[in-house]
Amino acid sequence: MNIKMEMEPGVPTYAALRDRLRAEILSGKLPAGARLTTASLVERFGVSQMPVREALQSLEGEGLIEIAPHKGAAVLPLDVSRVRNIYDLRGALEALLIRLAVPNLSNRAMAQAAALHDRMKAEVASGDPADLFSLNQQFHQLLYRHAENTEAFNIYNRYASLLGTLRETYGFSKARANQMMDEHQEILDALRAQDERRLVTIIEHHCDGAKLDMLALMQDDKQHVHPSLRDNA
Amino acid sequence: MNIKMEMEPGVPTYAALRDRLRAEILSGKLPAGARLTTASLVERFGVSQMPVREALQSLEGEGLIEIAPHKGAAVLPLDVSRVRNIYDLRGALEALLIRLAVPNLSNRAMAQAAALHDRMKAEVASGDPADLFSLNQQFHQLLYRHAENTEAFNIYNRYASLLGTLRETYGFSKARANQMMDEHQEILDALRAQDERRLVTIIEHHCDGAKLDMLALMQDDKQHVHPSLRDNA
DNA sequence: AAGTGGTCTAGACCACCTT
DNA sequence: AGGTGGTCTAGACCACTTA
Repeated sequence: MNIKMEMEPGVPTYAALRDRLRAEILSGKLPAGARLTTASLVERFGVSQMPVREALQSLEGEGLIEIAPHKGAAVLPLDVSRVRNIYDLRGALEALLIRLAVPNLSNRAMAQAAALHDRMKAEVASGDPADLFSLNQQFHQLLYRHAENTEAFNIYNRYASLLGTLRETYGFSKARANQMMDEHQEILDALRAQDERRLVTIIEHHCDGAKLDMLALMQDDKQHVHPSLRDNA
Repeated sequence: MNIKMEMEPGVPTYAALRDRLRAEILSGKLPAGARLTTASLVERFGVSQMPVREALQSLEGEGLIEIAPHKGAAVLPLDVSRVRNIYDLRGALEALLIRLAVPNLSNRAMAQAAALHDRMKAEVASGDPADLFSLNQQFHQLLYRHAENTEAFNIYNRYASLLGTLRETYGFSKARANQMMDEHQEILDALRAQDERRLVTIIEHHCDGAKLDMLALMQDDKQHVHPSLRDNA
């Protein structure tokens, strides 16, 4: 099997490989603990060692696999304790970013945020929140971009997209979606009032809510089987 | 010139190259904006393209250079605004880590932290704080390790070591060293009392103090010349 | 001492930016 | 179209782990 048969031109082999492996990990096809040896990947995808190595290093940077020197790569578990860690990390970053953003937010940015909020409310009310996940990401990114702290913003984005993929798998609980809307409204109000202290309190509460909802969804998954592999999936 | 002539066995070429380039960037020999073309590095160090590419990617991951697709790599400025960003980021991480660490700290860990604190006080009192920088790093790492949040801890370490290198260049101001000792004492007291709220307040103040001291040292450097290149260096 | 994993070279080729 | 930068291959060699 040669991965290049199905490659669009312009996409480097290592990127195609990375995306492919990432999808397999997040879908559960490659479960936690699965070993990824260079040799097997070289054979499986019909490429040489270098692009395989680069793809693996990239996935290690994303936190999806772990490369132990002279032992090879293995898929990391995305279990409850790691998910909690990542939510805590993201929460700390969000508290910083929103605080730094306050003085930089323009009226135009505020209007855009309010517009996104309205679209989300409409979706939740309609009972079909198909884009809720994407809109929510846009909402937070829009605000945090104004913090003008590239370092923190980049790290936030890396982990937000990891958690985003989890969300796409598990979805939002109905209660959480409603609560989210209320909290977004509070965030917008506090931003207008430029009330930093309240803002940090709200954001921390917002992040904790997201964390607890996700952890509950994961715990409820009593069969300990990845959602994509369940019968009703 | 071949870098391998001066390489200890067991150290891969890309690692030697990475370390060498990092040192040149941080020492100011490669100033902000300097372009690092693969071709010139291949020629200069007598190696092939692959290790050069890996070294550059690694430095990009550390935030020292920027690789623009099809335009090549360039040294990023480590200027006042970026340093401020990184201090803010590190501060947010420290607040999180200390909060998470509180319930996990053992008596043994507390004793070790207190011992490090005593050694630092002795150094500052003696007027020759040669190891202050390293002891300070050990002090904070010891505490934050107990947060048991690998993700946050790793990112903290990455940026702490970058700022550490800056500190090695600029040193501590005398006033800052004394203030640091007082703040460490407060941290130890609050840890013993398991007073989370106070702890976060102190840590934030501690990080802000470090940031302001460093920014002042950088601003004072009126000639806008890297310290290592000054006459009196 | 195998066996596995990690890295390097040399040359070729492809993709994108600049004229 | 030319130049630069980016990537791939194939094969070789080195280093570490395991038995």
